[in-house]
Amino acid sequence: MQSSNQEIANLFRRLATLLEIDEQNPFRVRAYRNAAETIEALSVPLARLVDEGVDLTEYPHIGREIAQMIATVVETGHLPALDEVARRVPPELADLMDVRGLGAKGVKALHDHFNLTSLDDLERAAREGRVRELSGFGPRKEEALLEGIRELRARPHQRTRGVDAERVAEPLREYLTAVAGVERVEIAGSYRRRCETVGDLDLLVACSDGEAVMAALVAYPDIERVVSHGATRSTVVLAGGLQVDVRAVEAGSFGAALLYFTGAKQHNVALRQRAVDRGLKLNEYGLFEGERNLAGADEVDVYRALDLAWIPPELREDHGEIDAAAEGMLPALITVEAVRGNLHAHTTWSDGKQSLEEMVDAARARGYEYLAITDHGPAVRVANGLTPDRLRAQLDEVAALDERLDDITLLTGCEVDILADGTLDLPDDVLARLDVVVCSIHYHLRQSREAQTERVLRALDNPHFMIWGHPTARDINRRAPIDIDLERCLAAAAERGVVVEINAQPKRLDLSDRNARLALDMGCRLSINTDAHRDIHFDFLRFGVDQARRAGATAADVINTLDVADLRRMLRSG
DNA sequence: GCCGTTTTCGGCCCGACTGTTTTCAGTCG
Repeated sequence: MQSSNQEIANLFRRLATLLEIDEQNPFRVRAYRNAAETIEALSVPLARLVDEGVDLTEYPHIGREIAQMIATVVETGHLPALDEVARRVPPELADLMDVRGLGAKGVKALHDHFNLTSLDDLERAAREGRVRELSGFGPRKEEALLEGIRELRARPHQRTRGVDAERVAEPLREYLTAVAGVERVEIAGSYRRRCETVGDLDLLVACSDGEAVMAALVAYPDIERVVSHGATRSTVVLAGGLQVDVRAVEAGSFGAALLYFTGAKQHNVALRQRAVDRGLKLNEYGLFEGERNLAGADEVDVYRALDLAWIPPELREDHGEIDAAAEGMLPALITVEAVRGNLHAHTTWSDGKQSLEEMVDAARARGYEYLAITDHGPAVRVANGLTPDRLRAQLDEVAALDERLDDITLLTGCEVDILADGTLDLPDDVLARLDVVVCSIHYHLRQSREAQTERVLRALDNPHFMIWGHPTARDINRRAPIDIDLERCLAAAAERGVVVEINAQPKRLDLSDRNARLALDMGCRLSINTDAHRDIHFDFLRFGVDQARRAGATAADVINTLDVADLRRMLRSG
């Protein structure tokens, strides 16, 4: 069994943590963490890169040594350095670092004095009041650790989906905006970078009186507990468990602070290094030459002072965007406004919650130039999938409705099921009549990688296969993606002119940002679709656009930006 | 351990808050 990139990254993270507890060179520790970040962000399996003899040191934060270590992991499944440090440091100690307020120093001290290795051991020692005896610890710390353990047990670290984060973030933003003296509030962090999930929320407030803002924050009704409360920075946990960090700055520093709190961390580190290279210093208050503040009120000015174009938050991951900004080569990212229509939507003909007419009205209200009606094929029985006869009946209704409307073009279609053996659940003569054929996997999600790959490759051979719907069938936080050789399938899709979907349902976001990047690299075109099952689902479009932007997609990469004539031509020619 | 428009050594982002201290280390982001 070959290790996935994620598994390899986790090995390096664990190695870093154990070395940190073992008080090894902190820069070496950081080097392993940096390498883990790089590995996680790769869209191509390391196993394949190693097999093909690709020079891994071309990637950032991977040098000769780590490249060799990666090769060893790929070949043996083991990281010898990890086995080696595990002889000195019990590997279970790494888990203790997940307790809020406990870092490497604390873990080492606790282990050295009490010989404890588990969460249970720690809890017992704290309850018995023994932890406070330790130098550097005290009663408050002891209580905080017990609270941290409770928190960890209650909520095993799961990230919050962007759409769910929005529901709590926007009301809080409004609340803080209403505080006297507040000029501006932005939600920064991974939320602003439009990541599919967020670990916490970072709110930035421009104001003259930070203490007033912090006082208002801790009085917010929806708070479960206050973790820290300072004059310019506080951390709270909202009911429901989402952590919120709020930072107050003066307007003159807002841009620099927004830059800093938007991240990603690696992007910040790279920017700060760029500042240092120019004899400057970048922090959340501004870009400084000695005492002189060169830029700070506006993000654009900070980037410009570093000889960079402003970088959209979605690209700030230290994946080459800084070099691109320096060379004026940043992509013109696709926008919601550029999307003219939707090619995947359901009605009450199958499992949609609203009628054909209602869905069409909703699309018109949103200014779509075209809408494809793609109810399920017969295999999806629970969704009342369409038999060939029912589909033919629907085609007549869609055509009749289209005839009556002159502000939108209705396209006929179907979301066809890719069956376990790679055949489709409607016959070719029916598919041949449709404007849009979306092909998706809904069942048999646990086939082996080989079987899953063959299944999709076979389906792709069907000449009517136009759009590959939610390709990995994942449900964020609930169902893992199917196991499939995505690269091989995307290559086949590109070859056959099959378009790959970014399904904009917030629980799916499938393809993901990284996989969409891979699809573009393989030469595929994308289609961003809402997969709407009711009218308000059309508003999910922006979540799909977010992921396309994170993938670096331009309008030209996305077929929904075509006008209807070009779209028809493109879909017919394949 | 990585990195390099000051390139094979000598750096490595920077600041706020907390608790334990008595001037600061640890943790976090």
